[in-house]
Amino acid sequence: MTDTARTSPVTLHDVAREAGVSLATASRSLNGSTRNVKAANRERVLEAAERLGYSANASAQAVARGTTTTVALLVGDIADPYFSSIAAGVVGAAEDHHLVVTMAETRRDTEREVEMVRALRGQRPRAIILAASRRVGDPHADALAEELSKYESGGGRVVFISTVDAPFRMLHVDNAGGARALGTQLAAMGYRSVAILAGPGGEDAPPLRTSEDRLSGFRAGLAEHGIEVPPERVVSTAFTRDGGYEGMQQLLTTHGPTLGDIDLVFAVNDVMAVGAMSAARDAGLIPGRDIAIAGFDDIPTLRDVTPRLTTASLPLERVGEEALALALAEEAGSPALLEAEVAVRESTPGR
Amino acid sequence: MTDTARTSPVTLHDVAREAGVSLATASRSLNGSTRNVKAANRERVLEAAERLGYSANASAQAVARGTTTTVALLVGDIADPYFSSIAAGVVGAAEDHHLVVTMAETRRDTEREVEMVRALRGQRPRAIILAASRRVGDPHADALAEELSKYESGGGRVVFISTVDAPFRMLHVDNAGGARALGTQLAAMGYRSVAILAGPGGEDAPPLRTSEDRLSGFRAGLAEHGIEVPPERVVSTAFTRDGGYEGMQQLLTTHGPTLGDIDLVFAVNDVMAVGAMSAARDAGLIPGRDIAIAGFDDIPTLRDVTPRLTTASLPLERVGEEALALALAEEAGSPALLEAEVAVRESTPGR
DNA sequence: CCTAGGGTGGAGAGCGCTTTCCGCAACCGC
DNA sequence: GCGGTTGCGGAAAGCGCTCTCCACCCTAGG
Repeated sequence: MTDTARTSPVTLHDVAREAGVSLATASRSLNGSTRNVKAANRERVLEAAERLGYSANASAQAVARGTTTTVALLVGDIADPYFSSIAAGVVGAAEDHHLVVTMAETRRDTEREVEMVRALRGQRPRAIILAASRRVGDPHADALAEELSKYESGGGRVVFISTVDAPFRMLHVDNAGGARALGTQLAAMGYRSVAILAGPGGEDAPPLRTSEDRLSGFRAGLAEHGIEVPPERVVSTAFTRDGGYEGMQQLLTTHGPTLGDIDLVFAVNDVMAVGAMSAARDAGLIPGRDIAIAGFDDIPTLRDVTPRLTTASLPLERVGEEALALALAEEAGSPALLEAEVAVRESTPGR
Repeated sequence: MTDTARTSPVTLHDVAREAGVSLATASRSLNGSTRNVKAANRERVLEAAERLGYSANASAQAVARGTTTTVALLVGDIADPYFSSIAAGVVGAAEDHHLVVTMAETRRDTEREVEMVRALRGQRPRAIILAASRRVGDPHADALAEELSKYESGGGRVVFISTVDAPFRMLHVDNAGGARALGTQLAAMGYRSVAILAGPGGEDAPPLRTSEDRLSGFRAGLAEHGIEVPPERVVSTAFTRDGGYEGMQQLLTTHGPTLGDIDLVFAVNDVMAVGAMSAARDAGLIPGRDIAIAGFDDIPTLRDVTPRLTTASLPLERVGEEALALALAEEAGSPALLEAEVAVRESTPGR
């Protein structure tokens, strides 16, 4: 029967004693060893382990083997559908490899990010996957790179999900290309006067690389049809739902309650676009009729917002899966590139 | 300078040698020890550590100290806003305590859940928090309980976020009470003919405890106003967005394209409600006008669905925070209870 | 009948830490 | 000047494992 009152876990030693064999034999029977153990002995060990409710101490194994079964994932905000979708992909794929995922949140703060990496490094994960966003001219970028280099020189693997030029394994997302295609498409649909809700851009909050790429890509797409977006029509705001909401409010105050001649608002990500739609609606405008709106990412929650949002679709779960695959690959290889696909929906009916 | 070509991490030994002190002194200087170290020595150790880029091996510390700094979180589906909000709460709170969270996904399968617990147990987390949903008459419930008992008898802590009668630390969510209040409220608003989208209920998929509680609570609330929901108006479907969508489709085929006399559909959670709204809309019905819809949870993404969904509001991030607090509390105490608050919005304008 | 050699079990070293225990000095009060 | 504290450094014994190495037995071949 199970010893119910003990207070420290059953050890391999206990199992070995119970089975009447040595530690070595117990270890060999329970964990994938190359060495054979006679069937009778293995039986006894397995039974003893079962009887005692033994579960191998992963920390001790890690110390003895010199390697863990852990992968670390760093995201900006767990509750954000963009990150949680990627996380789902990573966790799902990790499980196929019998790896455990430890997750940390940067709260979109690059200084915190460095600290988190420092902390995660102690866990000796097989890989650290960074899904949190890069910033242009980030004052902590060097500190981050240094921390990651230390980690890598200790045998760890670093994977960036981002468009950035760093000496680590990279999973590039075609932000610029996707945005450009989206811009071209929308221009072809007749939109002429557009405003853009971009990510942060003040001196206190350096711009996000992702945001910049999407911004310039989109502009380039529009330019193919001779359309320009003057700087005063690009509003810098937080990369979040609330940022999108406030950005749209700002447009409304600047350009009047019907947004003047603006016929399309492009938000650099979906949560912002969705926030912008709410702001428009709260101001009495009907998105998709009074104002066209487009986003980027194609987060799953989009399926149930009305009107259906036009966006550049990213296979988010797959991003997570690929990131893990990249982390596990023997060779670093050249940066993988994930394409975005334009999805035109009701929020941009055309004109 | 940093030795950039090494392939295994810097150890405490390296630091001690570099600083010219013993292992003991290095350990005492770097980690919170009660013992004092002369300032000069501590300085040298810290400098050496910095110079070498040392980061203590958490596994080794865990083995030596006999305790980890890890907390495990088990959710049904990471990409589901309900779970990801709770996860955000757990991760945020964990960080305040310098704990690392490892996350696993049951994919809503109770058999997998047992396996995951078994795997997580090996990590010797300080606590295992189970946010995945309980099922009524779950054939794997005993196996789960046994696995958890073993874990607990090894000194671990188990926290359930659920309404269930288990001998572990419990964070009860007032599903029944919230649903009842919601039912009462809606009945008072004039709804008389209601249908309910409940969770799974076939023999292959045992019903979810949460779903059952909300179902019966809601019915009880309606009953206060003399309203009954006949069994044929309760459709069993998956506890997901798609489940909600299909459930509504089912109602539409059974009751006709305008849902006959049904004036309110209650879905036992928000993602289902939101899926149901989409199904209604796809069938040409306008939610909030042609059919009233209500949900449960108040997931953050609700802010941007139209019409705004009436629901019973749960402080999801706080649920996560409280769960962690419960896990860390010295005494198990009596089950905590988190109330739901009725939030009437546009999706149920009243009649 | 003797000897190789394959198969198997166990002793024990070692993984990177923490922490006990001991020893040495410097300091106190008398 | 002496016994008795403190204060602090280091040696070494673990923590729970893995895995090398050696010893042993059994079988096969000569």
